Amino acid sequence: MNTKDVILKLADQLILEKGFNAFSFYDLAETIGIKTASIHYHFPTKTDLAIAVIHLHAAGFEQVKKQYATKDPLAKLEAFFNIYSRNKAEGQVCFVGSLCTDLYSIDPAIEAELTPVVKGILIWVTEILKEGKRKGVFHFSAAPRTKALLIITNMLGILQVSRITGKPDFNEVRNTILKELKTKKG
Amino acid sequence: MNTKDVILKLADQLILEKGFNAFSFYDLAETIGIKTASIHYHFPTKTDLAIAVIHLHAAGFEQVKKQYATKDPLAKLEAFFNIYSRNKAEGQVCFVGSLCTDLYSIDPAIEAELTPVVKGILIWVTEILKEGKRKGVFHFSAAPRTKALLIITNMLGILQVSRITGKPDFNEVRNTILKELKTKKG
DNA sequence: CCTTGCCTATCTACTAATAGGTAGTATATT
DNA sequence: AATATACTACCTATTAGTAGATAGGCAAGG
Repeated sequence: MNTKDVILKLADQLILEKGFNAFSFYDLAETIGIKTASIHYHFPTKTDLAIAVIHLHAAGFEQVKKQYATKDPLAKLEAFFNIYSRNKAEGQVCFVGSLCTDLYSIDPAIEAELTPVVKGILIWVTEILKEGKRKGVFHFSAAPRTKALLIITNMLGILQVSRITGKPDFNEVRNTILKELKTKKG
Repeated sequence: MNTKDVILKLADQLILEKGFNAFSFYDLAETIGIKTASIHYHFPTKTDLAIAVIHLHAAGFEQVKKQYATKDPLAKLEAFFNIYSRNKAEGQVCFVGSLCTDLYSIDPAIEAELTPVVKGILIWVTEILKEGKRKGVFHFSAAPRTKALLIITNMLGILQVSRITGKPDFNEVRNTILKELKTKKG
């Protein structure tokens, strides 16, 4: 892995663990064992670094989306949840939650990059739910887009809240969402 | 309102708007029209300020809890939601979401104060749901504590996500949660 | 095959601004 | 007089970012 990717991976980790405003180029440089000027060579500004991290996540979601495109809706939704489970295992929140809480304190250029990614995730989950309902494997009464918002905010929120209440709550929430979706109601 | 309360209110506002790591004593001082040293007089450290903000919210929840103690469960839950609606109106996220995303970058003393407050909110919502179910006004199949986690993470999460997707999504989520709770299922 | 020159990546050294925090002093209230 | 509140003046560390030097790799031209 080249230095640029090492910087990117570490920046991502720090954004999800501590938040965008809680780490500096010096933190990155010290951990990697290079100088801050070298980071500026790869990412001229901290904004550039944040945008690269967003693109990294966008690509990650895109890859899972493609990889599961022909699978059944349940497998798709589980693949979606697995992204969050991986974050939980590392003590991280999700990049959407981390950046949205800091949104009004960061460069608008970051928001401009984040917006289409968040909307894309919402569309993806909405489509999974629609497909699941059509095929009779998911049952819910709300509008698919609203149900997607409910599920996404559950995952985003529990990553944060379970830092306080404990990791088992993350799994409890994940399992309950799936159970309720699969349960046929009157 | 005395200076201490002015500082506290502004610090609260900035934590919910920009995040704990995104404002300085200088920002507070400049806005209020005093010197940073004066803030240090009232709140020796930034940690003290954060803890005071947490206590402010704890007192707020406590007050609503008492005020609605004898009301019906639906009124209680609506009062709970109104706290988040007020934040949304100001473009703010909730203090739990804001501080949890920054949790691993801040003084552990802040976490120590935050933990019982978050657990208290969870217990409160759990009790509202239990009472609602017992009285036949709420219908849900999950364990009450889990359902409380789902609802809390919905509110916390949508405050953040709707910064990107738009304010109407906040209301849509709020209304949908209530509608689903009130709907009798097979 | 070797030298010239470009490209990439890193370094040293620096800057101006901002961070949180302290010591000691002045002023206003009670 | 005592107390609460705010001030001036300062400190040390850190912040993001820049300028310019250096070193190695690699390709073209003589």
